[in-house]
Amino acid sequence: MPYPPGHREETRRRIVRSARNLFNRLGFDNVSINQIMAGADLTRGAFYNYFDSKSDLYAEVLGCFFTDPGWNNSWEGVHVDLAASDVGRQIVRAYLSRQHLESKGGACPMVALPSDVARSGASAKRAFENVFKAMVSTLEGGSNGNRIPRTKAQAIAALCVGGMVVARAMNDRRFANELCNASMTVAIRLGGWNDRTKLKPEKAQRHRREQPY
Amino acid sequence: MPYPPGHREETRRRIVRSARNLFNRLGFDNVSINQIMAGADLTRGAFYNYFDSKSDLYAEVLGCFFTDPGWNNSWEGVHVDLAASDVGRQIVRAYLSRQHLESKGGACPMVALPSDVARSGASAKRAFENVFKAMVSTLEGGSNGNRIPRTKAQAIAALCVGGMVVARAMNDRRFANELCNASMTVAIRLGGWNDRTKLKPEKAQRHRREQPY
DNA sequence: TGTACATCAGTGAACGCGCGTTCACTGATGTAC
DNA sequence: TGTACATCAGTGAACGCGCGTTCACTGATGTAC
Repeated sequence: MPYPPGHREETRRRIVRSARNLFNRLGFDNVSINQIMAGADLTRGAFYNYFDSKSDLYAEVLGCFFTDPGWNNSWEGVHVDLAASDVGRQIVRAYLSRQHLESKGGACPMVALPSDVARSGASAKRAFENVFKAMVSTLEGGSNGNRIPRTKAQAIAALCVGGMVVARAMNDRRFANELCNASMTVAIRLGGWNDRTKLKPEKAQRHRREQPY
Repeated sequence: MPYPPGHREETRRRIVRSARNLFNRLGFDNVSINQIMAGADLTRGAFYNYFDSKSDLYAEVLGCFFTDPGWNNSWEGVHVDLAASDVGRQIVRAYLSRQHLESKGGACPMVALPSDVARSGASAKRAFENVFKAMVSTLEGGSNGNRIPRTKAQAIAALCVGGMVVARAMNDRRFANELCNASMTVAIRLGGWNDRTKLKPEKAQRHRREQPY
């Protein structure tokens, strides 16, 4: 067997990673095989050693597109500790951060390609859906007293994704920033994660949180 | 002068309208001149009687893309009365309605193409921005006592757009519906537009509305 | 240890197709008389 | 009123380019001896 073991798998992974990056930056329909292969330091001919066709690559990439790096990762230094007790607050702040807003090509895929996914097939939609569901689950919180109702968690997630999607589709940077901050404020308030130093009535807070909504 | 007066303008409008429709359904980058002209009942050659190039058309369409029919219009029968006293509530209900969720190709452009706009130039972003700002203004309400704070209005708008964008990118119709309903419930509550038959404390409601947030 | 060989990852020229664009032509219309 | 004409909206063949795909070839590597 020529070439060290694992070489083929490593190359294949490089191609998929390159495709992922390009999809995230340019959309599903604006990426050529040439670009993908160049991004993997290869020439176009090699592509067909790994995939039968471009749509085969699409299928494979879309299946795992949203799972690998996503909302639970970091954007240029913003990091979320999924084990922390205030995960919800951390997620909201990271998601609607200025870093995420300004990051070129490094946005969460749910933000970078929602309309592309809406136009795609079931596989891409399923992948998208799973990440969003995971985000909602995390926002709902652990099994301790910090849980918030499902309805609220869904709305907070929609507000995070929506706020960032809209902000990144605007030209006016001041307004985009304002929108992120507004979404953040409201989301944190909805989750009952307000800064404790600012607001006294922790009990009222907690009480409202327990309401069925 | 051959051909009746206005003929040229009418044809040009037909081309732009066809382009708009196709962009909304397929995205900015998946529409050919052939398709656009066929949608206007013409053949491709005529295109260059009206536009110098495809990017010229893009520029023109994107400039007014979001202004003509938008969130303030109807999706398959859902209509919003902008003069009504409960506009905010009506907008939220129309925006997150099942009709809007299920409408194929008839979604609000802010929902149909946000990630495409994010990848586009300043002109498209400015157009997007203007519709979003108009939506926020309307949600803020008139000059009477029904006004809500700007921050809240922004978040409600982001929640409407975000909820629908995410819902339409998912495969699981039950979850998509649940998300729309959750977003609607929370948005209406945020705006203080709860169904009065359900909730008594109208005053507390109004009081909370007046808070600086 | 060194050499010949088999394997197969990677190359890049070539092909066909679709798309943006051009252009010579057609034909429908309003006007002149 | 009817006919000839000028105008110009619309047609569709043709061109070139980029892209997906194919394929004969190259060359780097591990193995056999």
